[in-house]
Amino acid sequence: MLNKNQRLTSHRAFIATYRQKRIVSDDNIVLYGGKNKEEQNYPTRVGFVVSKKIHKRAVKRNRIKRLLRESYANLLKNGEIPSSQAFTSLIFVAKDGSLDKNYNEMCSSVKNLIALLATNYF
RNA sequence: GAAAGCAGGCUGAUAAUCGCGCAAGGCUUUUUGGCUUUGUGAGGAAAGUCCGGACAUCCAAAAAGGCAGGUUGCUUGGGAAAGCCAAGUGCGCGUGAGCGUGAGGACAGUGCCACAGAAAAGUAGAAUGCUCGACCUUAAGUGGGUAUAGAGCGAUUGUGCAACGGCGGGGUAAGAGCCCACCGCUGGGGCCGUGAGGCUUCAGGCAUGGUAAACCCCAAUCGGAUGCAAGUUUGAAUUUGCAAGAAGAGUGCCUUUUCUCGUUUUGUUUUUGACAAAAAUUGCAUAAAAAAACGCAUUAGACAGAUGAUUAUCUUAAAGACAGAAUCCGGCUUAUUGCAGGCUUUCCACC
RNA sequence: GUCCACGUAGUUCAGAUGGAUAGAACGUCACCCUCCUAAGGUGAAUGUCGGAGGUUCGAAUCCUCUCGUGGACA
Repeated sequence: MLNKNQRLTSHRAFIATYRQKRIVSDDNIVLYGGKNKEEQNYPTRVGFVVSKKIHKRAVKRNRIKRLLRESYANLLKNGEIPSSQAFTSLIFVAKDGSLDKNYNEMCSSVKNLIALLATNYF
């Protein structure tokens, strides 16, 4: 679904995005936004981060990551978050609260945070 | 019927809908790509990283001996090897089926054993004591007292985890392996067993407290270090600084043997050679320096890192729990759900 | 992923080769001092030594397993 052009793949890209310090969050997720796009002919790149601090076991962390990835992908496909395409990059970092959430709760979190980011920094 | 023990086994399958990684093919596109078909896609522990290997690089290369160091520690067999497995022996636990077991050596040596206690290991010591003897008393060596200067004793009391074989009898002034039986211990013989060891017999007369997961001794065994973030190739053409530079160096150290390396030019000097200078070389550090491929997969396999969700049916005894491959194997350990069946033991009830 | 270190009062640390009351400083609490607070003085409380098992007469210390925390390597 998300091909290589739409993902952040290098350590440098992550650092560059963090440095913009455009941060919004709720109980489940922290969202970092990158620079605003100057042209619209390349896609927004996204990274998903679930650290070992959230949970020790890889199974739980993988589940959160899948939920995040699928939420973003489906929302993008259905055209519910067009404002996300204004940024060159996005990073979703999971928090403790996301451990026992289901797909719908994740979706609404992602949607609200993107909207919030767009109103604050666009 | 109840409570236990043991050895194993499994930890889904099919279909539908949505969705993901990899490989091959097809269509499409200016390219990164997009669409589509087919195939394939986590575990019994994938985990911890506790052992053993494979593999890779470095220590310039190899062999023998010694020293130091590490590891292991009942026997036999299996195994590439292992802090591995199986069967046994001894010891301990359990009514039992069974379970556990780091299980060489404490007469090679050294250390330690707090407090308490007379004394903590030396053929020791005399606190509480026992007996004899002395003196006083008494008809009496009858019972008792006094003194603690004598002799004998290691039984009793007390301390402690532990007190110098245990228990009983004889013996004695009181006692003591002083003597005896049994048990233990030490040494020798016989039989059985591949062996650890078992059974038995004779002798000794007790010497040898505990601790080696204290140092250590003995036996066996081991080149060392670093771990795929190892390492190889491309990038790659090079820059600067320091050190070495004919003395020796070379797998932790030593010895022996073989072997390897130990530069070139110019000037001075009588050749070998020596000295001086320069360059090159080697080692270390540093900049360029970001990155890519291989390593890396023949039935998973990437490089921000793929397996999930819902519903139904089925096998039904159950479909829960613990949990997700990152170079690859063999073990060990730890986490954990639901099971039914098999074999065995003990107790209770009935026939 | 691979390889290493470290866990002791609320906090920062001692406790070297096993011996019983596990100490110190800061902090906390109470009292004194002061009109009150701070400072100062006096006293007190506080630990299954990360957890489990073993060796030993005896374990914070020795051995094994485990849990947690931190670090190095591109």
